[in-house]
Amino acid sequence: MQDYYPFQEVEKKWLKNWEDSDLHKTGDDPDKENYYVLEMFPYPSGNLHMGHVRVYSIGDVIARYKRMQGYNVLHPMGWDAFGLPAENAAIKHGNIHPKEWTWDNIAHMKEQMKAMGLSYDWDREVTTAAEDYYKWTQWFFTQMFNDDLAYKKESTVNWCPSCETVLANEQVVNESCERCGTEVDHRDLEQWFLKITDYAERLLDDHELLEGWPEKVKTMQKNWIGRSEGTRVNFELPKLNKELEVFTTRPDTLYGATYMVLAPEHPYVSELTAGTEKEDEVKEFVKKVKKQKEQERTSAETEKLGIFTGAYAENPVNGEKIPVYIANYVLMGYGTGAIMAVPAHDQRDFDFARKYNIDIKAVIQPEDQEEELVGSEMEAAYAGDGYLINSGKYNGLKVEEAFDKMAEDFSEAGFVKVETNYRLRDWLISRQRYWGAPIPIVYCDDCGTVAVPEQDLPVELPHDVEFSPTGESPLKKVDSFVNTTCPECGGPAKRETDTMDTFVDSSWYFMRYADSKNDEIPFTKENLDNWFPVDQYIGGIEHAILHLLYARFFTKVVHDMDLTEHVEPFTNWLAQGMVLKDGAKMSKSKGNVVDPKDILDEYGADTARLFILFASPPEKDLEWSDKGVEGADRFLNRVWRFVTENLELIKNEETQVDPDSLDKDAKTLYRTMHASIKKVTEDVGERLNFNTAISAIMELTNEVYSYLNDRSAEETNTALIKATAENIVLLLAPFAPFITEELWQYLGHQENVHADQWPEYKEEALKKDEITIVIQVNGKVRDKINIAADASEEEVKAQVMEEDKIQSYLEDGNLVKTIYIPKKLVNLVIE
RNA sequence: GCGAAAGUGGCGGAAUUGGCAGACGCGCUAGAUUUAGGAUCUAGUGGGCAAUCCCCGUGUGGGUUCGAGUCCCACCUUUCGCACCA
Repeated sequence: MQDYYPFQEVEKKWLKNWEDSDLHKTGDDPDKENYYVLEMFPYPSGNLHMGHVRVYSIGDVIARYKRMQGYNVLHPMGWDAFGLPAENAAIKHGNIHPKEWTWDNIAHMKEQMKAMGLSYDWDREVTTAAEDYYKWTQWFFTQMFNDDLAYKKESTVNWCPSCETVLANEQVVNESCERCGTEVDHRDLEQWFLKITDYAERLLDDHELLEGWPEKVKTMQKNWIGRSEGTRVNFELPKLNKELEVFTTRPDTLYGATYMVLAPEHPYVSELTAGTEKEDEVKEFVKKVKKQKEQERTSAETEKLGIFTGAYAENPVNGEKIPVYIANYVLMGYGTGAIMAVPAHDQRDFDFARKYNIDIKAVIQPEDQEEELVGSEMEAAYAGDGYLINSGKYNGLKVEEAFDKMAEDFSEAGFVKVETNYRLRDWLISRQRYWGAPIPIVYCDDCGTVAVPEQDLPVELPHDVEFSPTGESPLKKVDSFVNTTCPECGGPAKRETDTMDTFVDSSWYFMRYADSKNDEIPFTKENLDNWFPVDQYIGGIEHAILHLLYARFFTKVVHDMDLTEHVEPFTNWLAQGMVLKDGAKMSKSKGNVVDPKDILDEYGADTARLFILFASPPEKDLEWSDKGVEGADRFLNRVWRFVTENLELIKNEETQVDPDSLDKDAKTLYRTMHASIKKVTEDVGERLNFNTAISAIMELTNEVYSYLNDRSAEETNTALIKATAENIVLLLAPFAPFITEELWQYLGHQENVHADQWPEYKEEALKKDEITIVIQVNGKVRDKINIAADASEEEVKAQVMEEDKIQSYLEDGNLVKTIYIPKKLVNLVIE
């Protein structure tokens, strides 16, 4: 037998065994509980990188552990296969079609995943670019269209000049494209949207169901959805004989409104100034503001610029005429695109009023201040609590009371409407690129905009297309695609040529796994809810808003379609950290990339998995270390030698250990064995701390080595050694699947180790006969004693007092107090 | 600016409930084995000290407590999120 672990042949052998035995097939034993563990599926770029190795290793440990614990486990994998890189690669390399490129990459990555020993049920594989998948993506779109959740409208949208397509708000980060980093600009276009805003409230409220999510991610989503409660208020615009509607969270400050502001894009701007002496000046100003970048314009530091329109509005609470301005600090995209300005109690309005010499009128008096606030003497806006002044019959009311009372009174009077406002915008899903699911819509001159009926789905993506980006969908130039017949009247009609955002594809894939081969419906409620929701989801924090918000939205839509009982897709979410090298994320440009292939070739899959799980807890960033990999390899070889070198000794031995027959050292090992089972079970099953679980297995291995070292073969308790060997192999099995299969077979088992039961620890085995009590003097550790575990407080204290060292302390002062913590320590307070 | 998380040996990290700081791994030192190297095994390894005694030690400064890496207050640094949202 070899004295090192021959990973190449062992991996080959067990890969074949697993394939032949269907070991990773999803369980369907009705007597077992179901468990669904899922890692975010990858974009098939062609090669696994270390980030993949990390996230899939984590998921695989959980899947294998849960199977051994006796669950039916759903652990599937698939491909987020539509998207720009396929097109870009095709453009760059010529003569290869995005489809071919994608499918080649999938085949290659799948082999790499298998080589890593990942226990996926490949029967349930989904590929979003496959017709039998995107048929249902289109189906969801048509269902949403019929429910008025998908609609087309013209608006100002984000445009990435590099990707040559529009982007959703969520895909714009710091005014740059989330994919490629190019600064986005804006275009006015007619595009398709999904009405995620209808679900804003539920997306927000249901955060409280997500106890297994990081608080940070929920906060990010809350900020993104941006709920604020307030009122809409109508101000008369006598000049236009119209009303100007504003949104405010402070209707209690209505008496303090001394001017109004319109966003430069507001439709009233031109109406108010047309034909007046202000017209040219205002046009000039609007032009100037529009040139400002969004980021600059929405920064708090940017100087507030504005211009008077010459028009006045009427404050509905007191009839006062107040001037209407246009300013850069009011955005068309939020609320109504117009505000009432209360400079005394809003810092932005205060700055603006000071600059343009507009009245400042205080209407909230701070309670702890004697002197009445006077607007003209204020140095900054006062946004705190207090009671109302200068507000007619509401004077004296506290802010909170005033809010309710005024909202109620003014609602009755008809110029105020209580309303909740959100920052969240509808999800723009049109894309002007080739490699995506076509939006299944037909335009007919007679019937209008018509959804493609179910029996005509999928609307297939044509194969032979000139897909170099032009800013318009490449499908537009494919006559055979564009020209069709209207599904309603049969007359000539034209197809929508935009494709869907790939985030639509990935918003429901985790549901399809539950019923991946269904060709009548995306999934049945029964099959989905057999597994849904995902018990443990694992993926990168970069999707905190994007994918995770969209997936939650889709789940709620699916719930409303009565295709699931559940309203949230992911019960627990683990955001795994990045893999770093030299303190930075691995990237080609930095030249600090470690290719998983090299590690697998040199050390094998088990070593790669073990290192990456041992180096750091899963949610923290992990620093790559070649030396650390060697350490993991050394440990696996240490386990290998322990089992193989002692095989003769233990081969025919029973694993039943009689604890009463053990000598002192054997008892210690026996206890460590059970303590390790407990530790690994808790760390893997509850805390998801794989690093400490592995260290516990290492400790047990070290301990058995030192036990064997200290005695001859005749003095060795071979049943205990066998039990230790079996438990080490079982505990290590989820982390290092190949080596443990091989050793399990050496130990005489016919079945796969992964088909065996997870070991259980015995509570009574953890008990110590003798325990160590720490003795402190004034809080400092001075000595330790060993004493029978069942010794009473008096017995412990008596023995403590007898210690020579302690006596010398007692001679130097008076014992004032003795603290006794059972089974742990005695602290003597001496003055 | 606001909010959150983090800060522990030469390095990655552990300490789960306020009770032995530094588990486990890397690295390093010494020894065994070996012709040698590698591999392996054994012992040691926070700093100071001749020392097993003792003193110091978990970003800094204070506090609570018999006892603080852990709780409280202030500050520093790093990372992340938010940042005219009316």
